[in-house]
Amino acid sequence: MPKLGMEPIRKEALVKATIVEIGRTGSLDVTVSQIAKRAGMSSALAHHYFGSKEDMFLAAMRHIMTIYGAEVRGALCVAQTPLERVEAIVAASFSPANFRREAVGAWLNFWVLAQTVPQAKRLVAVYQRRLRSNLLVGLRPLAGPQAEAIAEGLGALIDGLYLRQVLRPGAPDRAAAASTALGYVTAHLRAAQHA
Amino acid sequence: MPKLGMEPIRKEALVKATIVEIGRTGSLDVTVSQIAKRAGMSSALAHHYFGSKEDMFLAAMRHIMTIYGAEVRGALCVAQTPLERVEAIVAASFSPANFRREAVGAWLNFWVLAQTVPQAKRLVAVYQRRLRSNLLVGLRPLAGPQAEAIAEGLGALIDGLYLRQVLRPGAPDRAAAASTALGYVTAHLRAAQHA
DNA sequence: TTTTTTGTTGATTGACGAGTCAATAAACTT
DNA sequence: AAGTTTATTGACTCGTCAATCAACAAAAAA
Repeated sequence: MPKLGMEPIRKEALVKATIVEIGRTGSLDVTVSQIAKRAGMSSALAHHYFGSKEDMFLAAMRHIMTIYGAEVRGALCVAQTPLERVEAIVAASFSPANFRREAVGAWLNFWVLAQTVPQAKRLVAVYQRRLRSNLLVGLRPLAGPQAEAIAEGLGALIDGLYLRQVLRPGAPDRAAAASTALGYVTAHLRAAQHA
Repeated sequence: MPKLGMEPIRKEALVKATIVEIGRTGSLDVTVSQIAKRAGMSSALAHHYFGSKEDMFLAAMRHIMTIYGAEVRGALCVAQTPLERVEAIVAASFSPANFRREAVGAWLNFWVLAQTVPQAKRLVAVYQRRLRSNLLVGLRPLAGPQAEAIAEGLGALIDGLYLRQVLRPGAPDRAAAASTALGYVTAHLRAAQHA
């Protein structure tokens, strides 16, 4: 029953299934068959659309980063003040879509993947640069020359909160994570003011 | 040429080789043969001393955590003031032994392992609890009721700095990492003072 | 209508790797 | 000296899995 124009549908299903399976098993040791099955097709078809398992992983990474990037842009465009910009980025980082179990679990594994696969490494680098530069736009008016250091630290803190979320049982506590990240910023800003 | 009393020597060699191989390849997809070869023995012997590959991983994790714990204790026992206690913990976290490439790369992979292997999860939990409680001893006199939140954030920040180090090329910048972590603390303390 | 393109899968291949086993040897015990 | 324990490995088993292939079906193009 070959309906035409299946390619994008199949690919999207595979990408989502990849994220789910990686998040579910908590590792990159997922078989193409598992992914394909969850996406409702044979493993052969998965190989037909994506050349290799690695390609599926990379597509899944791009997908997660695309969602993240879109949310950040969306939140940024309603921000009026520099501080609101920073808050917007933090809020997006811990939004329901990004800070959900599967996504966070997958994210950790993509980090591992980046150690071996140059493509994956580049993707993570892109994420880091964008985050950093987005933060700097908001932070420079507030913290001047200290902005760089604060952005660097905040980036690491956000990643660390993701990392820790992976092992925390139960639903992600988005509010707590966001408040920790925001606390970092306000503490630095207030400390700088009274220096 | 069987000399007796080989067991502890072989086991230690295997544990170290495991860490090196995981750090080198950047993943848990290391074969027992690779590990055994690096440790200078046959894979059969590795299986003889450790029942399974998983056991080797767990032993390697314990080894890393043992070193970390020892350094923290060592640094703590010369700390006089609460702030010095916190500084000691941060310094130990980014000491040459702990913040070296292999160890950091291995650490990330152990985190992944913890998602699937309950034993590994327990070990990470132990690390987190100890870190948290060590920090609290120093932070409570300085920050009172805010100590908990600061400890939680600092823990996440340290983990995040590890995470980022994994993908950074070149030698680890221990000073920069330590100063970021310490900056987090001092900013919070100063902000609290002027609140 | 024939041909080509697109969708789809069961079966197969080929490689790799964890764990086992049998065998060998040196050291300790009695 | 005979027996036991410890050290050690090459060869083997057995399972798994990524990737390929041959074949079939339906839509579109010719």
